[in-house]
Amino acid sequence: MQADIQQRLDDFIRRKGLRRTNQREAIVQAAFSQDEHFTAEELFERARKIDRDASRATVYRTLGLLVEAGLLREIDLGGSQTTYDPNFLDKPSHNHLVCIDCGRVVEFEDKHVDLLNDCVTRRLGFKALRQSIKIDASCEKLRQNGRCENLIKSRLSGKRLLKKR
Amino acid sequence: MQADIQQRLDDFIRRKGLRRTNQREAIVQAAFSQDEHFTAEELFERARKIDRDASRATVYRTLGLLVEAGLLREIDLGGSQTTYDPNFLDKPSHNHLVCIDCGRVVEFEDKHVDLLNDCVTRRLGFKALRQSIKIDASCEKLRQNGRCENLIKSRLSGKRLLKKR
DNA sequence: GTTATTGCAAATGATTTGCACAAGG
DNA sequence: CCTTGTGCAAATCATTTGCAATAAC
Repeated sequence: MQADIQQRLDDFIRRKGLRRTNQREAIVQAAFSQDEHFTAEELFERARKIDRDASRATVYRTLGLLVEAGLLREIDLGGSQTTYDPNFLDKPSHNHLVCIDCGRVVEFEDKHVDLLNDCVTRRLGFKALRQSIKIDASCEKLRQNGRCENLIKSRLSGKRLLKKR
Repeated sequence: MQADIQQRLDDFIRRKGLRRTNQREAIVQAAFSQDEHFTAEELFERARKIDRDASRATVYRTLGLLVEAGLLREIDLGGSQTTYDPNFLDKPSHNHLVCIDCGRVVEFEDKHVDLLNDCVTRRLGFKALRQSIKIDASCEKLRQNGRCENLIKSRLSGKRLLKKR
């Protein structure tokens, strides 16, 4: 976990008069140990490996805090569970593309996209505070080669693709 | 309700071997009588005014059908309930801006935005099938004039702004 | 000590579903 | 008839919350 995150979290905790607890530390560590997105349930499982005492309730409560602190962002990938994205500190205005073939989520940042959206927003009489773009797409590699390593990998690992809503 | 919608719905019903029922008709009519977005619950209320027998379960089941038929689209406006958008037939690739001051949802279409997103997607090795953009924005009018008629209206009507998640 | 935090289990709230009855074709 | 559709109430499932016990500071 980057020092940057720890720093911001400490600030937040001090500012709000909160306390450092083992459970919280474990959950935070679990959240930022990888740059992969996760659901509350997935985070719960990860956190348990660090601190067997971590409970689902505390995971949910901590998620709320981390979102409030601006360290985590809720994103909508279309499932029935909320997905959390830990990468907004590194890439403050990135967006998501979801491959409908293999379920892979690709993050992308593009200045032009941001600029154009600002433009459109201003034209409508507003000031853009946040934009989220989700693109559902199919894999060109799969179509052209008949195969795509991500699809194979995700099938093998039994990884959830698009969960039902 | 446009004839176009009725037409497409009839096709769908025939193609799938479904049946025309009063409840369904009432719900469909309620869904397309206005071009406003709605939640399942809101649709249920509207439908009840047309057919007192319509039940919540049938509303949910019909919503599923309408989405499957491509007449309605689920969109994410951030609340705890799914929002349904009946305007994708008229504006097949429109997007949404949500005013954080008054909760108003503004639809917009922009060729350039579409084009640019296609571009970005292709560069990533994918083919875009659907894109959804949500922009959270604040009202410039409110900031400059200290007032915004939408805000006033929504306050007066006690209309839900952004429901908690 | 005082107040925030936790785990548990119960509550919530949106949506889904099993089932027996009703009704389209 | 035969199958699909319906309302109801019960079930689901993610998330939230009340509470008594625990732990920061």
